[in-house]
Amino acid sequence: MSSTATRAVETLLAAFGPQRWWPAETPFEVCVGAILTQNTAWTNVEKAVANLKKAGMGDGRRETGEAQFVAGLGVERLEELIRPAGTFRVKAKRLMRFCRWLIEEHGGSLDGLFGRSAESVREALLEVPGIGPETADAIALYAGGKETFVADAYTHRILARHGWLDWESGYDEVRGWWMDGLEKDAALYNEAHALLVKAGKEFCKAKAACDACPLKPMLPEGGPRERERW
DNA sequence: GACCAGGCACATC
DNA sequence: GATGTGCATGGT
Repeated sequence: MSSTATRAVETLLAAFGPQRWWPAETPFEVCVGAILTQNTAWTNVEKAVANLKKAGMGDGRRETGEAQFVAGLGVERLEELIRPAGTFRVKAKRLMRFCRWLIEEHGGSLDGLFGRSAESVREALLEVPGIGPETADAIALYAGGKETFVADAYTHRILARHGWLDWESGYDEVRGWWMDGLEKDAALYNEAHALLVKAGKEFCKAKAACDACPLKPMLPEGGPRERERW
């Protein structure tokens, strides 16, 4: 008997097809995007990443060069370049701290960071100020291919609407629910998260939109469990 | 013109 | 430890 989590992901995969996240050219670019997308629409992040690449960050430098390059820009120049992503002062500082940390602790190489267990990678990332649970999981999964789940607001909302978990549940509970229910497989976690974001964006906006969601047959009696504000 | 979008750190109670 | 607030932009 497959789990609810597995059936939900299979349903979304059948409906939408593979999403092939994360949209980035290098693992380092994933890290940058993960930090820049905090509380920000992805379209704004794309502009900021494009600016960074135009300035010289990118495939040519690949890992060891990329962190050094960004760190070498200095906070003020970094602020200019990432401005379109919003909260640029905060994010420039966070990005800079991440790069410096990567250089000091891992010689600027992500390979050095990722050569250990998923939990260990996650814990290391969480030590860096500016990187919280969601950003840490996004980096570990999408840049490092580590087996961890990105439990963002969409994944939580879908669980709560279906009555599979409480609205009051915290980040770790949401993450645990998905990881307990799905096969332990980074490629699956990757695809599952991307599919849930797509479903959440398209179908969780309003009750009318919910009717068209592929997951609708999995809703409890009486429809989605709604909550004020969210 | 308000509200939101793929959070986090910090202050305050 | 729960709750509130600042960060700041571009799209709707």
